[in-house]
Amino acid sequence: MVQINNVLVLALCGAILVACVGMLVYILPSLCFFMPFRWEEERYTDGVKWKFLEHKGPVFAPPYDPLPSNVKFYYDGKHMKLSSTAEEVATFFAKMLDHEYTTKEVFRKNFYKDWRKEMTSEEKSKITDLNKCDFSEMSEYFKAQSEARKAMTKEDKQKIKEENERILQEYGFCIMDNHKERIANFRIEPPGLFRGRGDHPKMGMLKRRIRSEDIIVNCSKDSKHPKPPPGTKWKEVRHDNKVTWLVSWTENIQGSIKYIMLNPSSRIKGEKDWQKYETARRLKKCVERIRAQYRDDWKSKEMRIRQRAVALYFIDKLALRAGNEKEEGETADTVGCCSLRVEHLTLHQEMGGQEYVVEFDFLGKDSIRYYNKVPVEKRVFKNLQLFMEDKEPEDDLFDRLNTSILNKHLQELMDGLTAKVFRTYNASITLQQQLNEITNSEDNVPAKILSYNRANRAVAILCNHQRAPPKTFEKSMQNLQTKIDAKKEQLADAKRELKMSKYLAVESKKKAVQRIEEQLMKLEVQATDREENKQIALGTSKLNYLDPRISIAWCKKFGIQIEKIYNKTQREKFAWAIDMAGKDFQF
DNA sequence: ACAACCACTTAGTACCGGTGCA
DNA sequence: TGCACCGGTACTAAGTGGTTGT
Repeated sequence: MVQINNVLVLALCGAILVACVGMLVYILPSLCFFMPFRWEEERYTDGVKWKFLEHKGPVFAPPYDPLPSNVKFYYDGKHMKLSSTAEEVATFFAKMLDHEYTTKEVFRKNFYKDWRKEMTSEEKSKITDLNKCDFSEMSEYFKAQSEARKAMTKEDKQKIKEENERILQEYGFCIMDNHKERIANFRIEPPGLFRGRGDHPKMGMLKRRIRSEDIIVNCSKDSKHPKPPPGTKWKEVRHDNKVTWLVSWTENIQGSIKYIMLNPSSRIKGEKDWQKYETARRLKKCVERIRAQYRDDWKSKEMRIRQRAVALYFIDKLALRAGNEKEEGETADTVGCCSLRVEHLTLHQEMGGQEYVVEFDFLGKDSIRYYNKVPVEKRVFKNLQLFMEDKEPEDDLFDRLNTSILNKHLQELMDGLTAKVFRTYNASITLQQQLNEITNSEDNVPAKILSYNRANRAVAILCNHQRAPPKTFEKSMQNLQTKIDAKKEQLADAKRELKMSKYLAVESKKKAVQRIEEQLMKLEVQATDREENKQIALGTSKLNYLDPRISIAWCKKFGIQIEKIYNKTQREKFAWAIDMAGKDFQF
């Protein structure tokens, strides 16, 4: 692929017109004949996303491969041959046997119920108790299979790799408006047992196999339409250029729609990403006005206005998510700002020498716990007392508010403003401020990168991006410490030698000491970084919340290679920004 | 007004394969 | 040469927010 730098004039959809910008663009030589420059293409209005779209359709999950006859299932201690359909579902369970959740009541109940639906009537009458089912031979068989896969010869592994590459080349790309673009997820999700996050009421349910007849294909009329597998038909072929997806189907657990879409490196995703940060930068210009407004609204005589103002304060100060309502019993019980309940807050008139402290404790997205003690203004505190008065723990804190009301209000304050823009804005501005504050131009490269990671970490903490500490964390910390100790010893040795050699090769020994000192420093920095990162995930904020131009400008300003901050995939995703941002870019 | 639906972004985790070390 | 480790990636669930229909 050839990379070409140039100026792209983009008029963004609708009424919003954004200024001209430089943008790095990938051009496919083979397609250059038709459309030599991406930036010569017109921008679409009225929600049109493309003019031409051609692709090969999805890759289906491989069909079920029945167990060999020596791998047996036992019911109540006795061998029982299962029908192919029932056997397949049983293997899903067998593959998860080592996981804790196969012991959970809800998981077992849901699985058993759905499994029975797949049984023949004979099987249904025989199998009446999940506890009497013995999947252990199946489980052992799959473990052996995975061992065998690991032990394959280089040649066999190479063959598989080549086959995957072939599939990727055939199905992994599409043509959208004269550009070959990478598809993000061209494989249909295979059948299996649903495992939601946290305490999910539907865990263990059977996620059914997707067939051609479930698939809606979206492509342009004048494209070569993808062919369904022989003997099958698509549910529908449509030509909707107001959407970006290539393929969709309805999933059976929540009844929601799943999509095949393009990779983040694609034009369509990149432009949207850029737009998102431009909206956040527009918020920067008016955020003080909005803050003054909501502070004023804390005093409103209308309860709904006060609630709106306090919620917005939380969203702004704590980077909480909006908090849409959710259907009870359909998903795990998690909340965001607007859906907070009385039970999620504890008010402390005084705590640890601070006045008006609010203690938050709730499960947010992905059932990640949000726990925080925050001193708030007296007015906020008094309002919260008011909102909580005469309510049960399970009552909504903001009973006069929801995300729709809040977003309508925000829309009036700034064009394109919604609750999530505050998260983007606060994340990016925090990175910018932290970098400005803590980067020391005297530092060497590893120390500067430590500063960067610390700035990134401040954002991840703000956004509550947590991770389970890696299973091998303690061990890998220990290993690193061992390395550090060894390096220290080596340094001591080198210093001793330098002292001894008054005349011979002093210069080279000085250099050796210096080199070892540098290595030691690098290791120590690495240890600090890793320790501070134990329970914090940096990836999510880096990928979704931090305007990449901030990081790129920082790299340029301090002479750090961009490769140290962004890996290959990330550089592809942020190609637009890499070209756009000079060393003086400020968010 | 609000519920249902749809499209799209954001999210953590499991897994894989390359790398570097004993 | 085998193995641990780590970064990268695939996967897919879980959010947000707009639109549509009643």
